[in-house]
Amino acid sequence: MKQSPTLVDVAKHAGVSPMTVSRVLAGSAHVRPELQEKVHASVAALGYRRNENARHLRQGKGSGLIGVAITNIDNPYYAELVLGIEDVARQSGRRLLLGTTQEDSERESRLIDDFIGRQVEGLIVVPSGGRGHLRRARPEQTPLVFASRTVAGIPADAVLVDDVNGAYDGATALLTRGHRRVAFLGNSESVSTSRRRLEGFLLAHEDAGVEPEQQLIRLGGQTADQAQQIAEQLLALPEPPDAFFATNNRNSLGVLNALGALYAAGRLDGPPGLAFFDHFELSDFVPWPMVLVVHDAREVGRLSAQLLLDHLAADAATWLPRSVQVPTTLLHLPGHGLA
Amino acid sequence: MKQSPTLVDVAKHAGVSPMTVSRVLAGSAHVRPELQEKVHASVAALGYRRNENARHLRQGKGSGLIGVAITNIDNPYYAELVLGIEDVARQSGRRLLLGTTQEDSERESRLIDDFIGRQVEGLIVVPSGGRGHLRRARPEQTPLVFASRTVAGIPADAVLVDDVNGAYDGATALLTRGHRRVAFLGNSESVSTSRRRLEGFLLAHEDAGVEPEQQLIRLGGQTADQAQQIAEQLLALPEPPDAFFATNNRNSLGVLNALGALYAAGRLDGPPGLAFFDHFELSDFVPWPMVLVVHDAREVGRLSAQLLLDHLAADAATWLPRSVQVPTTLLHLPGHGLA
DNA sequence: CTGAAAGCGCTTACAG
DNA sequence: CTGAAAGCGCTTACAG
Repeated sequence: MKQSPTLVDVAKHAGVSPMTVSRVLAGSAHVRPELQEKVHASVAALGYRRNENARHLRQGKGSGLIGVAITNIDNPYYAELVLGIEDVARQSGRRLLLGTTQEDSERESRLIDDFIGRQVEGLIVVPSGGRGHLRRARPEQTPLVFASRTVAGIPADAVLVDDVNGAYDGATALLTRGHRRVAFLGNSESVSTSRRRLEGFLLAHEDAGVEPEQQLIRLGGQTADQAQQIAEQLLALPEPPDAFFATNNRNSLGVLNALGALYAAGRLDGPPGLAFFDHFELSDFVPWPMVLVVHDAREVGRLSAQLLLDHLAADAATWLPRSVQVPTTLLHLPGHGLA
Repeated sequence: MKQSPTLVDVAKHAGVSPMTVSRVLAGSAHVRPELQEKVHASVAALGYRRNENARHLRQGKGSGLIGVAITNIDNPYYAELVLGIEDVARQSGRRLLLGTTQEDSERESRLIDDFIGRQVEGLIVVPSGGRGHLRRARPEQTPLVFASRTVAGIPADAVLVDDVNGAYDGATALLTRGHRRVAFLGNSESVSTSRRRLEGFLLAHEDAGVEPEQQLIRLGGQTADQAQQIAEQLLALPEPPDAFFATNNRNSLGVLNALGALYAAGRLDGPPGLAFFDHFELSDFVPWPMVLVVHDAREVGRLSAQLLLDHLAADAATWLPRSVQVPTTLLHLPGHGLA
């Protein structure tokens, strides 16, 4: 690659000192209009762009970068989340360094180290479950916000979803309709949302006086394909579940695909009970009634970024970790009724 | 925020010169093991992380950053694309600066300028249609790769989809089945994919000896909601279309939602013909047969990143813009047959 | 094997 | 209003 022109190149081209170029670029009014014009002309002629890294190095202020580590951008939920983060970041003139962890703590650790090395002003992380690397993080140096999930014992801000109540409401809706053998499909137990949603699920059973079946509780499904396999196994049990509760997008999709296959083969008797966390596209095309426990993922992103910016603006000495909880809403979809 | 420790802090703490710290951090073998240990201990004690920006500034090599500007991460297609880019970037030790343009050229322009200012080694852009700012880009300084869409007259690498043939095949499938009034829903005409897919669509009509209807050709739908409105307008025509061709994910979703509403209301007679670019989740739950023109979005991302890395490694003097075209495949979905 | 000096591209602080 | 000097945090190039 050809070397990019520097501020000194512009100064030479314009016949002024580097300081004058710097001043013009900074928009200072204290430069003769005549020189300003010269500088602008040279900038355009050389295609000069100020090196922001060098600039921030000298200024010692923020880099204007936020590091975002999410588990999987492939899940539309997280895409929404990122959009919310970007929205707030952009309005404050900041950009996003983005990386995915694929639920791999090792990768998450490297990503965070790398982000910090690149001088991000703060980190927004959807933690994948590991703890060690997060304990090494220094929130007094680089503020950290957990989005959607949290990790116990790490001093960081967090934007969470009201998982327990959401799951309670979703599961209760199924139990109220008479379902007694509700399968639970969740993430790995090291993920806080999975634990919290299971908690709400179990509380709902307790309050309904229904004994949950251990063998129907399956944690660890990461992708839609894995969830589909788990759902197929459950459906093949001697006593299959009469309802499904899924803690996210990917698990719901897996359940629906498993059910869809049975349905198409004419081997599904009666509509199953369905309660899922998170909305998804084409939900109106699902033939069976569904209860969706929804919340605004973009808002979770916005709040995460807002918390981070607040932390950055705050006095380090008085800062204490804050946690925000986003409420969920129950959405009753009738199903298109042809089942 | 508390100041982060610097290399000099580590040196003082360890009682060595900054150079020794630098050498240890660089993994040099020419440092006494004893001093190496001291340095590592100080690094751990202070929570020191090397400032990559300062490092790159001195080294004058690449920043290890790739700027990615996509139109809308909300569209799962682009999420896949980003995943492909990240995959290749990560393997070469690079990270992603990500921003969305929302099809706004002004925003795209600011994003690209900002990325260049932040010393990205290269840019991968899904262009939103504007040209001016791209003409100011200097590929000899910062290599540029267009992904999925291209812009005429800008010297850049490009990874495109075989839009013309894909659209030709999709439209031909509809015409072969006897559809004669095929609606076309595409992006704005300034978007290359939209133009190219329309071209294939029209060629298919020409070869089939069918006159396309101008009033059924609707360009400009950006979001699923907009597309749904357009589809509803088309369906309300005195002579509504008997088939729909959509050039992307968002337009397909809009068409399906419009049809779904009619269907649920019992006001849809006979299954409409459907041919769509791009796959989408829950496609098996659509009751009507569909032809999907699919390709591997992640591969488009991977190829874009690969082209960029090749360009970076190449001799600037001999570089010429390269363009790769990814083939499409026709997927015939039967529909679940209950319509 | 170790370190003092200089410089990457900028801006701050000081002179004039 | 303009500029020469110094420094941000690091590494290169030169000494020893």
